[in-house]
Amino acid sequence: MGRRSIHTPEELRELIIEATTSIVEQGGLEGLSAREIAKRIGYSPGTLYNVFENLDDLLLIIEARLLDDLADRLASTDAAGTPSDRLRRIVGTYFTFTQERPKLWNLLNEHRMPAGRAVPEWYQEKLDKLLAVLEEALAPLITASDPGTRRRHARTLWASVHGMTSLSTADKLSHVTAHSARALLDDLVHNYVAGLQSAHQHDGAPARS
Amino acid sequence: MGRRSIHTPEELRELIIEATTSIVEQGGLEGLSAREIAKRIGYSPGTLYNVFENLDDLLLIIEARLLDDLADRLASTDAAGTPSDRLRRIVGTYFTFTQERPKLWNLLNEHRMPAGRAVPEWYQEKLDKLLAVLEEALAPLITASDPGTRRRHARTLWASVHGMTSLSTADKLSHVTAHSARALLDDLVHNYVAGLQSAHQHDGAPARS
DNA sequence: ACCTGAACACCGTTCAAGT
DNA sequence: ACCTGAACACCGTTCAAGT
Repeated sequence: MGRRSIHTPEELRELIIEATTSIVEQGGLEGLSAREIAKRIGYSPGTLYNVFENLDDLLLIIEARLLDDLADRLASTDAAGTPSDRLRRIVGTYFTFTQERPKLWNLLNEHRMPAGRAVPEWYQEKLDKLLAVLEEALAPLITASDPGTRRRHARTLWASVHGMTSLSTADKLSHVTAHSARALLDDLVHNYVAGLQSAHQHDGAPARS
Repeated sequence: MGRRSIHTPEELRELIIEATTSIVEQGGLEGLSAREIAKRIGYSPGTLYNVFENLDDLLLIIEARLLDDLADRLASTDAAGTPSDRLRRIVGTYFTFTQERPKLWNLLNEHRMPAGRAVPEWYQEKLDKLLAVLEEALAPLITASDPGTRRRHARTLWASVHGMTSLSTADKLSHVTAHSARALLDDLVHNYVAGLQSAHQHDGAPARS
């Protein structure tokens, strides 16, 4: 049929992103297809491939927006109270964010790059920014440690928290316990931080056996 | 063509399970298809549906075997040393098991029941058995706590450990840190246990703010 | 230049037909 | 009774053809 130009390239791009986000939010990755996106925006499937390389790249952009939004939310978390209070509030914000649109958040778990295609650098940078917020909040709680140890603790905490929220949004926690994911998360952070602060250790490094 | 009966129903069932396991082990869930299974065992795709309800049920059986195997391994872990040593050894065994066939283990993360179909009861029981091993190892480390608190701690620990290993087998940890998953896991268990044992708390319950 | 829609090479699952 | 394989309703992606 040829040129329509009802939308500018930028509008079209945004239309696609919004439609895709909405589909995943409602039905998860399994509810998504190129044909379904096309139907919702009133274009043919082929048009998607004028705007994006493929579905993986489109999804990566949506994931990146999620990471950005979450990082913003974490960064603007109330800084009042003790360092321990602040960290717990940040983790709570992290959790709340994931629960607002669980199926959309779960995209980060469900979606994998096809074999051979690596995650782009700008994506990893966004992940690093997220980690940095946690690391900053964690810093006051780690006594006399070198930057390397602090980095490791931040990553341990992130991986635990992220792994647990992933289990929750993938709905694989309810099979195992009646406790809310939030209760387990609070338990985790509370005890991990208490462990970091306990007098029996010098720098929080585990004793390898 | 009709009846061949080269294999007994039990043999055929086992053939299918083995072929499927091998495919997932090599290429993950994305490398799997009913047609590929059929090709490997020398039957037509339709035959799979004489033996299993559908691919989801077949995968569930493979996941259940993984859970059983892991539970056996954990249960037979050396009981020597302090309770804390023992727990760390058990978590180490858990981790090692997942890393032996990471793509196969990752099936537990990638595979979801289709909307509406619930996970069967016998599957949840196998998960519970796994949790029970952790809970038993954790028990000596929790001072003066009611069974409910012990249960929650076991589930917190499991969800953290499982979530972290999932991140690792999904290859989403390497984007974030050069630390080995094993190092983060040791860090987590060390500090979580130290937190549980720290004198500042009565029963390990987090202070809700 | 932009968009379409048929085409290609795949899916999971079903079921009439064959032995 | 057991198994086949064509058929159905889907996929992601490409690209010649149309305006």
